[in-house]
Formats: sequence, C-alpha cells, structure tokens
Amino acid sequence: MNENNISDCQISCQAWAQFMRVSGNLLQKVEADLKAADLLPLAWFDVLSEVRRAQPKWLRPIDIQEKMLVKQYNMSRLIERLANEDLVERKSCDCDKRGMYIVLTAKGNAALDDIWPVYKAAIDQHFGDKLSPNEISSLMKILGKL
Amino acid sequence: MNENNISDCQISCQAWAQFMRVSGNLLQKVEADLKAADLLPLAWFDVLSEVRRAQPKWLRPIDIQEKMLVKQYNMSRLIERLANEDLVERKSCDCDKRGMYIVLTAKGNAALDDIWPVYKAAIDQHFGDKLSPNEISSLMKILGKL
DNA sequence: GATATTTCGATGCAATTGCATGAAAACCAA
DNA sequence: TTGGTTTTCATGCAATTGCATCGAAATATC
Repeated sequence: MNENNISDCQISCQAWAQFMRVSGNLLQKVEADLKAADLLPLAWFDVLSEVRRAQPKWLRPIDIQEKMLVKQYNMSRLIERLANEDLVERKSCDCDKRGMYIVLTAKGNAALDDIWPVYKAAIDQHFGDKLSPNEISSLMKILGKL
Repeated sequence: MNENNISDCQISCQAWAQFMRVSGNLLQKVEADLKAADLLPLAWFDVLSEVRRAQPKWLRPIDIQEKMLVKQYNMSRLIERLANEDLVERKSCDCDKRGMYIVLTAKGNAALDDIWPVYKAAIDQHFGDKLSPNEISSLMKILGKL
C-alpha cells in the first residue's frame, strides 16, 4: 500500500482533512450570508465584537490580535480600515506612547447591532441547528484539547 | 442581559467561535511547519494530492475545485502557478474542448513525496496526538453532520 | 543613566483572493 | 439547423494577506 497519500493514511489524517474541509465550508457559508445581507466582512465584525465584549475595558491592537489569532500587520491594517469607515476611533494612551486604544464609535456600535441577528441566524442555520446539545458539548470538549 | 454579543449568546455560538478559532489556529500551525521545511504552500500540495489520489483517473480543474471547495478563479490561477513551476501539466482533452486534464509531472510527484512526511508529522503533532481514538471517531461523526 | 534588547504598531512590496466579466465550447429547445 | 442558455476556464482590477523591515517607545542589563 502506498502511504504517500492522505487518503491512504491512518484515521487521524482523514479526520484532519474533514475537519479543515468542514470548517472552511462553514466559514464560507456564514460569510456568504453576511454578504448577502450587505453587511461587513466577518473579520471586521469580529474586531468590533471583541472591542465591545471587553467593555468597559479598552483594548489595544495587540490585545485584539491575540484574541483573534490574527497577524500583527493584518490587525494594523484592519483597524485602519475600520477607522477609515468611522467604525472605531484610535485613542492615544498616555501609559504607553507606542500604543493606542481602540474604541467603538456610535456607527461601530450600530453596525454591530445590525450584524448580530444575521450572524446569529447564520450560525444557527449552518451549525447550531445541525447538532444536538450533547454533540455540541462533546465537540467543545474535543476542541478544548486542540 | 444584552444579547448583542457572541459571548452572551447561547452555547451554540460559543461552540461556533471556538470551532473557528481552533481550526484556523491548527491550519496556521501546520502551514508554518511546511514553510519551516521550505515546502510548498498547503493549497498547492492539496491540488497535487487530489490529482495523485484520483489516479488512474485524470481530473479537470472543475473536479479539483469541487473536492477542495475552492472558487473557480482561484483554482484556475493555482493551476497556472503549479504549471509555471512544472509541477503539473495541462493536457487538452478531445472529449470537451473547453476543458483540460491536469496531470502530475515527475517534479510534481517528487514534491508530493517530499511534503508528505512533513505534513503527516505536523498533523499528528498538532491534531492526531492530542486526541484519543474515541475522540477522533466522535469528532468525525459530528463533522459528518455539518 | 547609558546602551542593548524587546515590544508595539506601521508600511513598501509581492503574492493571493474576491469580484465581475469575457470567450469558447457544449447543451438544449423550438 | 438556429438561437438562447449553461458550463468550463481565463483575466483585469481592486482588496487583502504575507513577508520583511522600520521607527519609536519601553524595558532590561550593566
């Protein structure tokens, strides 16, 4: 048997392949739903969401990066785009003059409120509704090990 | 309670968030391992891998797209890059003059053989070794529903 | 407290992706 | 047939990502 092929590999490689395929597919579907509703890209929303969730604490770009597992330069540019659209504001912080705080604007808050119901519905439709409570908790447990 | 935030949402949204975070993180780690070994990007490898797996059948771009859940224009360009590096060859097919067959070159075969051990080790390290056989089969079952 | 090292964020450039659209062949329906 | 529709693949252009590197501020070391 030729082992140089993922399909001829042991079960863990098959599981890996399916894991990647399913997660990519789900992400595309949810993104497509947001786009169909003329909303922001998911990454933009995630930043806004992290900023709101942290309230009343203010976050710095590096904090958001770490939560979202996004590269530094991508976060820098994502924030630039959000700021260009008046969705967030960059506030300089006296404690560390290299850095800054990222704060939601009124427009950013409104955008979050617009997106959330659509996002939630998409998650339910493509993910939550397809799994039983037991399966979800089992999945969470497995994900926790990874 | 404010429902306009993923952290205040029911369990399925938390599971969604963790699912996306974990899958993205794993993908990054495996890609980083390939890169550290000076190998091809994962997407390139996946195409070669699909082509080899289908042997002796020949695949067309559209077949690979569907297997990989990649957009048509991305597959078109990915194949162009692979062909530019002599990893695959595009063979015109008489049965359908719009299309073509994608065939591995000797160099493409060799590249696959180079990548595979590194890829397999990365999958084991970041994924397979962290889960028990039971967990893997449970995960597979859950992924099958999504 | 002077110097070296690390951390935080930005940016030029190349590679990739997304989107709209085009061209050619296949298919279909009257 | 002939004309309209669909399928398959390519491509121009804009947006995004990856990579290397920079500048400035903070921190550690001596």
